[in-house]
Amino acid sequence: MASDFIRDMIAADVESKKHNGKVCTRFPPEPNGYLHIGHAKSICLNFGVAKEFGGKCHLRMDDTNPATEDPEYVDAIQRDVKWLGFDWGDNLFYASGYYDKLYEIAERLIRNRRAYVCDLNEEQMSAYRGTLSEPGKNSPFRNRTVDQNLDLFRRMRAGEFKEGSCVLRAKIDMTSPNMKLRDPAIYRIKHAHHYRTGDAWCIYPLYDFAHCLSDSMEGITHSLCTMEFESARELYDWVIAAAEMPWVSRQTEFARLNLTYTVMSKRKLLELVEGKFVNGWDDPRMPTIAGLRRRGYTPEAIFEFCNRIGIAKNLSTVDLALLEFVVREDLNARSPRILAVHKPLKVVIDNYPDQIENLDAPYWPQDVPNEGSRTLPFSREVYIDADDFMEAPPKDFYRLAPGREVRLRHAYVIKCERVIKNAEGDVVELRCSYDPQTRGGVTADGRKVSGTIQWVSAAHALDVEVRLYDRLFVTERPGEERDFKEEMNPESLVVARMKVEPSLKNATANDRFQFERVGFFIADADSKPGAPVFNRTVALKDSWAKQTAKHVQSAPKTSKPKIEAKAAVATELSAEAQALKDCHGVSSEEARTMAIEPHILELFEAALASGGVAKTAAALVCNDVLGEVRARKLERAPFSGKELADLSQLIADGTLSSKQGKDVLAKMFDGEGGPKDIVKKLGISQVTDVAAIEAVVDRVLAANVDAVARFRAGNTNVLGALVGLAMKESGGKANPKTLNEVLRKKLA
RNA sequence: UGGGGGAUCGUCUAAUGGCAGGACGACGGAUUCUGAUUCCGUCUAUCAAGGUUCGAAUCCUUGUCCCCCAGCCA
Repeated sequence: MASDFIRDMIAADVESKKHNGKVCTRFPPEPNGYLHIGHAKSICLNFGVAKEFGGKCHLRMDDTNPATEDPEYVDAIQRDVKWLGFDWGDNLFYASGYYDKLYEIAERLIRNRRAYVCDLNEEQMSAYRGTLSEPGKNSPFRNRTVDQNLDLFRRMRAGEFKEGSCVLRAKIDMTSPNMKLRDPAIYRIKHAHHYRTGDAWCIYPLYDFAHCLSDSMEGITHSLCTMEFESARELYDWVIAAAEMPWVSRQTEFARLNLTYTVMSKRKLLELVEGKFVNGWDDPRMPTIAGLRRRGYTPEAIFEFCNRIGIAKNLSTVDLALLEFVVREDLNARSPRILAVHKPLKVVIDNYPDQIENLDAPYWPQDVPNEGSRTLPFSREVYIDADDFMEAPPKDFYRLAPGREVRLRHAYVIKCERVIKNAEGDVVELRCSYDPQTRGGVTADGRKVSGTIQWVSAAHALDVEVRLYDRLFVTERPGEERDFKEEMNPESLVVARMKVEPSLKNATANDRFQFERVGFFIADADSKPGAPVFNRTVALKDSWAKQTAKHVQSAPKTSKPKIEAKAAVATELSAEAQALKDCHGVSSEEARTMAIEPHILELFEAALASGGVAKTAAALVCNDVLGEVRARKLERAPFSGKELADLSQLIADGTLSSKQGKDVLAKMFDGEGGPKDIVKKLGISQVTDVAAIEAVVDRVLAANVDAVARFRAGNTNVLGALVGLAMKESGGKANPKTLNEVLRKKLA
């Protein structure tokens, strides 16, 4: 099972019986567009963790904006999530289904003086909000009475006011450094028809109000969303608290997916659709689920892709090559092979009798454990691909050339005897001979024929439409330098015709094939009986094409410039830090730390007052105590200066190694008493006796012969690992310095 | 600029003070009736500078760079 920081967190919550160990997630799309591969990441995460932890995942339409939403999208979303293989059971919800409850909560907020109706217009509100660096000002309407607000809000609902004339705002803090908390609007007037609630409402809740409350009402335990909602989390928590919701959901953010050569924002995708740059949301060039489906991607491939990219918080742009890799991997095992010729070149086999042979050809290569075959009609005239012939080939070309042999897949070995050209000098036909002793492609004399190419019988070939899809954009990060629409790939769709073997005649929509040596294809819904149309899902890897392309041009890969290290600025100490340095004799770093963290300084001074060893105590307090305090999200260390002083003495007098000192410190944070008690209780002591340490080292060396070999081979880092092992072997008691010396001596 | 988040091979992602690992990619080789698949090998990384430590990607300090927030969108 995949592991990531979210799953780790949920596992810890389950372990600690938070929410009684239950897990309930949700996937909350707004039905204002189609789902894309970025949503697939979220879907796989939300439904995935629910399944892994025995919980549920709800599907919720986050429909709070009647202006942009449409039932077509609701249907498409459900279709896509289902197709991806996920099941929400009875748990299909709509934010619009909570409008009554949300309204009640809004009134509750008003009654609790946590919300007010504000008549500022948009421009004024923006001005009052302040900027990133300046605090906002309170709205003149902020102090309306509860009765006034209730009256106004009810009249908003009753439709007495024009759109934009007023909003309901949360009353939080106009000076908050978090812009989201500067009295955000939570209800606005929209005299719009809603696709589900019709004209029942003319006020609609905003995301920050509706989303967290929906989560809470549904009993969502973990509300997983993307990083851009990070600063909204404080508001999320505020609303749940202010509304006095009995169920507290927790929001956690992860990085959204970006893909190279792709745009992912709904706005841009909508622009592509509405501007007719593509043929709708399910255009196979679109990164939408519907587009990928039509392109021939499988849900399994998409799921695998989502597993491989992982979940983290880094801003990330995944290489499109990975998506292509997973779909090839999946399709390789499930696509029967057929023969198709893209650029037909006529081949006449002069010594072949005027007859038709039906050859049996397996659908699958040796390494795919599937069975089945079809018959391939073979005749005197066949087509091969023009790229499989070269009149003057380089020596590493092992297809057809004058006087050379090549194998026709599943058929015969042929030899090129003559090249026929037209008046312009173009090759228009090849005259070949065949070796009758090679039926089925097997040479009777065992001679090697290195090239094998695909072909179709001229008289039997089916002429079909193929749609050759390629990446939609020519730049890795469309839109970074100029408008993304200027970076579209003019060859993202090439409609062409191919000669394919006759067995494809009855292919129907969604049948998948590998056209050998060409690519993976899927029959499109536009297929007609007897006239299938194929979409190319992805081309096969082609190392020959790559090799030949290299001769032509070697495009230097532009890598992003490494961040230049600027010369370290010799930062001066603040007056306070300088004073500390002078009076306590601590180092500059320590002085700086103490000047910033008063509780650290306080602890240090208290330790000194109790007879602590200055140097040791300072290092302890600045490097380790501070780290622990932060890691445990504490205000200050949970022990006294006296206890720290004791610890510093134990370390300074050699009773404890500094490593042991840190272990004891951790125990002090765990509330296991003072250092002396801990040392006594746990029997911690330091072994400095060289003979004893040598014995330990010998044991470790004997037990880790391979590691020793790696060290001798030059991997000096192994030394650290061996020290670690030996430390463990000694029960953590060996003096690390001595141990290190002994180990070095033994290994030398 | 106030606040929040992030920085590990070209890309994505592991490593909770002890051998920087995996995948994609790139490059090379073997096998092959698909120049595919498969297999093998090679390549490349801890943002910087200090500090603590026997030992730091990880703890501390100071910097640098990137992203998000100023919708009555979500």
